Amino acid sequence: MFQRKEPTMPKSKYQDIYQDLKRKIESDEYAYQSLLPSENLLIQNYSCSRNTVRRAIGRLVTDGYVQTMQGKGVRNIYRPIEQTAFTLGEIESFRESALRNGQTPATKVLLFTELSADETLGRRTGFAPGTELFYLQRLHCLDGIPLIMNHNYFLKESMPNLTKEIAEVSIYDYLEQTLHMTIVSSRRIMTVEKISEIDEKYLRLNAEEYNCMAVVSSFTYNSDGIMFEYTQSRHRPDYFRFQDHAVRKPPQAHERTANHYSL
Amino acid sequence: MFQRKEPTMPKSKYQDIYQDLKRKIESDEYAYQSLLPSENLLIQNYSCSRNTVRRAIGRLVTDGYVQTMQGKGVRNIYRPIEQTAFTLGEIESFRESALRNGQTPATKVLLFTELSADETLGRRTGFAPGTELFYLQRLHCLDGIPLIMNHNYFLKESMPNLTKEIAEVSIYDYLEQTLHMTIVSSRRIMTVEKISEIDEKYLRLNAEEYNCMAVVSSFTYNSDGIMFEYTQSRHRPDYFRFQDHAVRKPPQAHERTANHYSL
DNA sequence: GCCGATTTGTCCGTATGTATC
DNA sequence: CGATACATACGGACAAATCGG
Repeated sequence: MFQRKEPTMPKSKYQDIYQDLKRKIESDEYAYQSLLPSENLLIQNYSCSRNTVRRAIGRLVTDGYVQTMQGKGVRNIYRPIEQTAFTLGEIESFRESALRNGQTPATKVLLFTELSADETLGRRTGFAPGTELFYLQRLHCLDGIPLIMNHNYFLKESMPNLTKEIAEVSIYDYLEQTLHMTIVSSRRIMTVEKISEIDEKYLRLNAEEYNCMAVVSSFTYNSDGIMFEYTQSRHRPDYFRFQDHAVRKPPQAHERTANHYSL
Repeated sequence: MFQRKEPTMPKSKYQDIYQDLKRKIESDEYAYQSLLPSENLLIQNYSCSRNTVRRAIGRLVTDGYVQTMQGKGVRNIYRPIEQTAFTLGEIESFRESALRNGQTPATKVLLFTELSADETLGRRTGFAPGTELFYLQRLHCLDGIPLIMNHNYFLKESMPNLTKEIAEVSIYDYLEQTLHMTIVSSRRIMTVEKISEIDEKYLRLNAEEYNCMAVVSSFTYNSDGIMFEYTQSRHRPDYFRFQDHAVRKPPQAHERTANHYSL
């Protein structure tokens, strides 16, 4: 029924278990609101230690797939993602998520240039003034519809040989597979802003219908702890959709999970 | 230096360590981009097992406070939350987060009524048609400025004696402290939608300036796995701000953390 | 209400692998 | 190469919550 050593093995046992349980939840093998097998049963099924199944379950919890109840069990609370054309996951690139959803991504590079950060850009992006950067404007389309207007600022030092051709396909593929960079962590801030003339032109927006849009600003770090990218993604408001999952922390000590919103 | 058994003790050792490390990071005791003490040192400092410090560090990772690097150490990548008046954390209620930021929250109940879910409401909210609900319209203000227009649907069965008076203060306080309900998990979807006349009126918006707004729809579950609340929060666009943190998962197997956005 | 079985939560110790320096 | 650091995995022990008899 279940075994490791598959063609694409995620390397670790608990990740295998996590993937397997996730698949079973997504495919309704465990019904919504039902309890998963107890830890003891899972230990037997997967021939592993308690620690290992608990790590897998822990990830399912933070992913919002299940909820654990001391003394009772682990309940499946997964609800499939609604309607919506495609889901842009995590630090996934636009191309990755589009392909994953069986859609046709297209990226048009409107501008490919170099610049060095000045005072104002530095305040906004976090790059020290004087830092050498690539500045790109890219339009992302899905099945022919222009959806996202991206303004990318990449640290030149981390990718001196970046070209327009690479930018037209996938910069992340290039960074990971050619430069062997490891992308680790990203901080994102979402706001609503007024549309600009550029947005109006390229996203074919009508200011009378929508005069503002969703803006996601992201700061992305690699495994050396260097912030190598600042990107502002300006989304068509009528197609924008962001989903997350939150867990209420201990009793009165209000901490947080991975995000919070503010105003 | 560090000890447990404080007045408000979070009950468990790894949470203490998590709190302590978080505090030290936030207070700049560990400099930005510097390495935290190694696991071995932390084991000595906190007199605990390796497992325990690793659990604490694991939470700091998913919270976006640190980044671990095999063979090197644990790097502080925490950046304080930007400007912005106040931060609405997680499943925190409006009142909780406002007080935490030293601001004056006010909630005006515009409508307090009961209804039973019909077909269309059921599709939107997930409540089965026929379910008895409280429907509230509430306006949340901060320091006198109306910021959020809330449409709450609460499961009547879970809180039969809810009153308008309770809704004016804090429903969450009532649920947790009086009814001893445990709020556990919440799924949220963010979109951008056009403003309605109600929004325009109560949030004092001018459609010529902003004709759309940020909308957060949330589905909240208690510890029995029952979805007891569906809420649509309509935010003033010029004050809305949402921050999150994402971690890139294993090499090619693109999974996710706790959220993804889509369009 | 009590008791025992089950189930999850916390904590400890140890061993081994892998990456960095 | 060895020393250091994090990653994975196993084992056991006890606490706390739930449920059924």
